Amino acid sequence: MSKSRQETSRNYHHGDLRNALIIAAAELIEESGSTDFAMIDAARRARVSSAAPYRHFKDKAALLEAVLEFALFALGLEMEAVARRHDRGSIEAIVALGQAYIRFVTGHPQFYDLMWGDRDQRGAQDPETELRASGFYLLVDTVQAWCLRIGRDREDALTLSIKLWAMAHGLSGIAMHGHVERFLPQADVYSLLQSSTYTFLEGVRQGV
Amino acid sequence: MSKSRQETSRNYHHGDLRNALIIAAAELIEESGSTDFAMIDAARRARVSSAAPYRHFKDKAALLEAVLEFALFALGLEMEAVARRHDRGSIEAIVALGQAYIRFVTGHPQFYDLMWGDRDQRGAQDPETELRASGFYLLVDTVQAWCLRIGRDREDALTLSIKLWAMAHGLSGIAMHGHVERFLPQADVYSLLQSSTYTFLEGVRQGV
DNA sequence: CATCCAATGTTATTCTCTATAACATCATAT
DNA sequence: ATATGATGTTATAGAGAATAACATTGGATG
Repeated sequence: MSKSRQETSRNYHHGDLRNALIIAAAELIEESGSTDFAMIDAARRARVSSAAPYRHFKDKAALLEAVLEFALFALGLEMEAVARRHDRGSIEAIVALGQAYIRFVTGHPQFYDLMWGDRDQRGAQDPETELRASGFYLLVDTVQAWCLRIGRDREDALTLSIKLWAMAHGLSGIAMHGHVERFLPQADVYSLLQSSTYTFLEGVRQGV
Repeated sequence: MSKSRQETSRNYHHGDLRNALIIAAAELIEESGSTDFAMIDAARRARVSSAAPYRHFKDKAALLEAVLEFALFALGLEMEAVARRHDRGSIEAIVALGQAYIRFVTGHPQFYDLMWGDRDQRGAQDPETELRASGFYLLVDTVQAWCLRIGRDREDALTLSIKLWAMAHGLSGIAMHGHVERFLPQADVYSLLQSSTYTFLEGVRQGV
């Protein structure tokens, strides 16, 4: 009778509510395009009552944080896949990583807001872990390899990575606000990143 | 008796409630560090009832939009002041404009969220007006002058400006999240922008 | 000058949503 | 077998957004 026991069980205790709520919240965010869904709707999707989520998350902010963690992990996976497809120390690899970042955040603007919006209320989340999950260190690694190739000190890699990240991040925000279409209708954000990166790294190569 | 008439008047009709609410909201945002103040608190600051604001703003989002407009105007003023203090086509001017942008948004993180957060619900606000107010065209103008100096087509100025803006914007976001202190404690975001700009423009000069 | 009305204010109320309290069920450790 | 903590439920309090119905006022109009 293990079957009936399980079914009975599942009727009351969900079994994996925490994850179900994260998925539900992520879907709601994706669909509505904003994070102000109602907790009760996430609960309904997971087929539990309105109070159940509070057994797993202190409040709505805690749930959003978990969704963010989920999203960063997804970003990290994409970045890894891209890194694997490219020659480690090549400029192409650096460009491709930046383009993957842009593709992810412009494709999921709601997650972009989660990543970059909160700041204060953003709680325990270890920033180190966060960055590792998101794939930032893949960029650092790639840039280090590039530095070696052009005979440049590896020490610079971290600074360069931050600057390259800033380019991709900045262009993403500008593109999401429609400013690229508006001003440069013939261009697109991916080619802008590519040309920026080439230009910038040429400057680095020149030693400036 | 004009005095008593005015006083009576002011007891009921505020006189300049719209602006008072914008100021009140801006203060509340500045103090609490977020935009989820209660409408009634803004109303209280302006010494009116909870329903009064709705005579001037359709809803809270409309009030926030007005605050944004206010903030962009302030940003524009700072940018102008900076532009005036610098040699029009110089790299220094370009760097200084970017630094002014960074100083403004990192100094008022709440306004940064207003500027970059909403997107969808952001209503009527003409993006053209928005950009003009914020001082973006000052950057374009400065970059055009720089292009002329190095004998480069003025057509490129807009593209270059977007890229430079992306740098400043991207670094701002990264800095606000504490990643600069974290990774490059010896550096600061202003010098990062400066070196990025020099490096990038050297790349441009090289024709890449 | 008297009066009317559009703009702008008030109080009262509804609705939605977050969060907690009090109670119910189940899994599993002994 | 059963006690207990984890996890679920229903009911409800409380905050805040927004609207409805009513009040006041300044200024346009005859």
